[in-house]
Amino acid sequence: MSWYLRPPNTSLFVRNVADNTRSGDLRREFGRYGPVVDVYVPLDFYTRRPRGFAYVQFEDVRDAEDALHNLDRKWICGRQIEIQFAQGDRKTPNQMKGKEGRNVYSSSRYDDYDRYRRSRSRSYDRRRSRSRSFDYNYRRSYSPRNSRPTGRPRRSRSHSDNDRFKHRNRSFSRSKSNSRSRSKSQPKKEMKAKSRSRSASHTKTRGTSKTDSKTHYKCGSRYEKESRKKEPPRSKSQSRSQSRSRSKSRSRSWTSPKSSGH
DNA sequence: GTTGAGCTTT
Repeated sequence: MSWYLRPPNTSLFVRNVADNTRSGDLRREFGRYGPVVDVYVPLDFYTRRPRGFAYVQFEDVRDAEDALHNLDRKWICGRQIEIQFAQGDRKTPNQMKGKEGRNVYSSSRYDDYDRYRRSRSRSYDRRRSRSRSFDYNYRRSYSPRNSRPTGRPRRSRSHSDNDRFKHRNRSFSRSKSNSRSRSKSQPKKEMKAKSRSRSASHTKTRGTSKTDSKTHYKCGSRYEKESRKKEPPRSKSQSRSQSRSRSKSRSRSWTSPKSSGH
């Protein structure tokens, strides 16, 4: 057929992305050529592992094209990525469900899940409510390969940077509040005023030109949130001491609710 | 209100 013309698709299909390449890196890389609407790194539905490719959706097809031409065959995270226009739209879970016959390498891994699914396929289909916050369920105990996806394999928005930023640390705030709920003496009036004053000094957001010129990115960083923490180099003994203290504190905090009575 | 299981190769 003669659709060799570039498809009017603003989504780019990035192939051969490293395992440790996260949507954040891609977004940053591609964002230089235009506003990125969304970055999506598909994971294996069952194994929850990166499948080696990603999708970057631009706002304008022109930007997508530009990025394609500029970033194609670029080395990111130690791998040469290949970019091309996305061919189809993202498949809905329903579509994929029907596509069960995709016999990838070995289905031995899926055997477990298959059995489970077969056992309670009806139930699974029924309780597919996506609004449930399975975060709690997932946090309880999540073993990527050992444990099969309990109905909902944490289909959270964690893959999408866009959504992730929307409600990023909501639970964090709550946790914090909970932690320091022992002392309830904090004049909120002043705090409020302060906060407002602070908020007034909103600088322009387009000024992120610190490490912009750098061409290499940290792919090894696990989580951006963690990366945000800056740990100044301190003495060994001090570090050890603190480490121990922290460990202790954490340990106590964790085991406290369980074995508090007895 | 809009999807998140998108064309991959181990």
